[in-house]
Amino acid sequence: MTVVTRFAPSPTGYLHIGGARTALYNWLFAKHHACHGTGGKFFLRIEDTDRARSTQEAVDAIYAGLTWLGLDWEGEPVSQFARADLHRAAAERLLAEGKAYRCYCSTEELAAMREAARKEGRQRMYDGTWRDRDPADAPKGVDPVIRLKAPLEGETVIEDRVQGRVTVANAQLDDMVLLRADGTPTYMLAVVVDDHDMGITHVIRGDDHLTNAFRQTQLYLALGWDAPQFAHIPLIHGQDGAKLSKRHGALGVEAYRDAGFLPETLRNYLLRLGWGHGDDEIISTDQAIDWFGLENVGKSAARFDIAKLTNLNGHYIREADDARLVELVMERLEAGHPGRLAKDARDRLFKGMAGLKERAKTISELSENSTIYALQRPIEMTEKAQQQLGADGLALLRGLRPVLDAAGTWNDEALMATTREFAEAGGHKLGAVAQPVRAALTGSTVSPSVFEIMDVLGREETLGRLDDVLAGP
RNA sequence: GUCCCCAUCGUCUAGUCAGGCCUAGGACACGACCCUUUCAAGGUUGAGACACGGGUUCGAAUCCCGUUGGGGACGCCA
Repeated sequence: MTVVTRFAPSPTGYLHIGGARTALYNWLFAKHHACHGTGGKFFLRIEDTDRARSTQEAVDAIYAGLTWLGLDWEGEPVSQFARADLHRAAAERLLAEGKAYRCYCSTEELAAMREAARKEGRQRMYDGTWRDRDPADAPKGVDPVIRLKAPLEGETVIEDRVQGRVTVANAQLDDMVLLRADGTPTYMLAVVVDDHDMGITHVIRGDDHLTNAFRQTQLYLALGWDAPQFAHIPLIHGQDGAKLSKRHGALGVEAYRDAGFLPETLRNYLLRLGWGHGDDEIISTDQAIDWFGLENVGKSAARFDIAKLTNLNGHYIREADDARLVELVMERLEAGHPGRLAKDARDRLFKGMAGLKERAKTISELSENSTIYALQRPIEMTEKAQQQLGADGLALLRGLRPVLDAAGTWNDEALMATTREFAEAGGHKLGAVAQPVRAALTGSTVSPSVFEIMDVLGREETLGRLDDVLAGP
């Protein structure tokens, strides 16, 4: 049997981190089955039935977020709103079959019922006023909603692929609204009709939908359809242990991109947040597709840990292709230092990237560190760097300058040998010379190897920077 | 409040379904040391958890019950 999954966000904002993980799991599950013979498809459906809150910007942000994350979907995204007629038809059918009824309660009456229910410690809010009442009693001029005639007794059971068997007494569930007074379908109806029509076999979504699954199960039953397999994955919590949501600390994926995280980092991190495969931590996407399964999804919520994400990102930066990193860095540098980039910034970055990427955990940090190559002279000095350039430091640089000027081969190894020789001749350790050089060359006390830097910068630029310092303020 | 779910180091987790291989393993973060031209990376190492209480059993992190704690859901939102 072909596995069909979907990601169904409502376009009321960016694609947040929890949604991204839900999308990832659905995508992975479909890909896994596609790669293991049985077939798998992953669809995207935009749940835009709430016209007041849905925006095209949000839809675009969702596309952009998924695309950046590298999660591709089958065909055109489905607009739930565009299918409203089908949803309505399903409700009408239930009405005709006597499985649903019109309810004329006003919002005030409903509010009173809600209050009474809570006061009495009941979960069921709607009291079924119109369930068996004669439609002839209907007040004039009131547009009714259509409610499902849900079972009053017994229990509804879902065999959740993650949570196991979950049971609730039907007495807890009231008659849900299927069609609003204005004739538009509710989420509950739309989801069921759409998932059925789209042939969804596995509904993988956040644990916050677990109670919805009960109602949806009742709806599937009433409509005479088989319910899909449900898999409710635990929520992601913030540092405070509460559900991460758009209103509560969840950032959009683009915020992580802007902060300098790589998409493969997010994929790996999000995968591991709530899913495990033995002691494996670094898991490529191909490996994830091969391994992913619902059996290994944990049952408890997980906290989002930016430190671990950052560490993982460092790993993926080190692994990333230099040319790709150069482009990512150049983009930021051009935006952050307009008009101040050196002519051969790109070439230098490419040459120095191997040393640079070893030391950065985010693209932002990498860009920051890249300025030692990318920016024109004269360079800015940090206070600590300035301290390296006291009388002693400058004296060493003054001595080293002609030695470098006369150096034969201008490369990493040769320059180190030359400098070491110079240092030892003066009774210094290499580090004693290297630090002032670093300060002069980079304006910082922290950088890649100074000899690598000289190599990347070339003789002319290196000597130029030394001269800038030697010339004094 | 009612219903539902969850519970292993600070965090993410392995182990739980098929009880002994667990004096509980890995990763991040933290401490120390090594490497070293700085910083990273890397290596070695330290500290650090089965929420509690009862059962069942020769034996329980693993099974059962309860307690506590945490979370989620209770809309003519999705």
